[in-house]
Amino acid sequence: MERKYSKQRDAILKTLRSTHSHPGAQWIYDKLKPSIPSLSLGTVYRNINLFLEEGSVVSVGIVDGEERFDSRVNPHPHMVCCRCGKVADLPHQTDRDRSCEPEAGGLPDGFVIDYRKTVYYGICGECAAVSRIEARTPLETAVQEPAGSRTVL
Amino acid sequence: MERKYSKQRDAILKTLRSTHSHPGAQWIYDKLKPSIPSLSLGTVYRNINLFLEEGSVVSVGIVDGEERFDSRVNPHPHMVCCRCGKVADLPHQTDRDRSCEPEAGGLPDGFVIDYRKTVYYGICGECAAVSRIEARTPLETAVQEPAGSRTVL
DNA sequence: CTAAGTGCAAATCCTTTGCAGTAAT
DNA sequence: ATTACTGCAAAGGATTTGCACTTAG
Repeated sequence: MERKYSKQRDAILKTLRSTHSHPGAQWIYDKLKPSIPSLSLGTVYRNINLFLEEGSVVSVGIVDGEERFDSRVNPHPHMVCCRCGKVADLPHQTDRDRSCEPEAGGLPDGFVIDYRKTVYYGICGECAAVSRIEARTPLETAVQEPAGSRTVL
Repeated sequence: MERKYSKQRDAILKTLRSTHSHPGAQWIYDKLKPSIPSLSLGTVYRNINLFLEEGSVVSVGIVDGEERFDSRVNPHPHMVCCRCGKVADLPHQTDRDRSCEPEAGGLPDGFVIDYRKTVYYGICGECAAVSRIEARTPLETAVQEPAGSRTVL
């Protein structure tokens, strides 16, 4: 099944590559609908699935019931804000991170691993700020904890 | 809202704790339906959500569109077979794995991390065996690669 | 011309929810 | 008696799919 050019597919991939928001299908659709009024959501889904198959896009996972995608396909972890659903890239894994591989002896039976997905969950800066305002304790919370101080798993 | 006893909830949690299969709601429902014929799927979903809130169960993630759960709530990575959807526990993370934490400097803005989820994707032993049979190249593939030899990410 | 791609709407599938009845405290 | 919990069925929301039409090659 040879591939033919389509302006929709082209636009969808460009949209994916133009953002760091790790969008879902609906977001892409909303973004493109004004410039391609005939576009349908089904077409967005169909083309994303093509991209996934050919590896030009990867799935970050499902956030609030919606699958989110990333056109940066080199393996790297993501962070998800549990409050607003924002997804952010984490700096690509360093060599230190290889120690995160499962210990060979611990692998069940003949399981062969293809790839790993790591996602960190927490609260993003903006949502944390909102929490502080809503809590109406500006003076106490104004003192920022040093970055990473709670980065304990 | 104080909690009342219910035999359904009790049975659902026991079922979750009695298996290593990381089941989804439907699996639990099917397992319990014979002994509790009145059970409804909605009740399974409602109670799982209670368990998630109180932390007596965690979500492993979504496999083939279905959310899968684990009653072993200490943080540990999982493996998912992309072929059959089987989910397995990995030995709990060792101290070496702390290096998997994102580097503090790399965290975007004021993001605060609560927890991490790591999932390894691959092919389980049984599915690999099936592939070998279907490929009808038993002699060549009978020579097993040493465990972990393909554990490269 | 012919095979791939699209738009649309219907269909799926998992999950949630409203409501009336049931059971625990 | 009060309030939580259940069963049922309907509703929801994301994703897929069948089909007739359009478009690239």
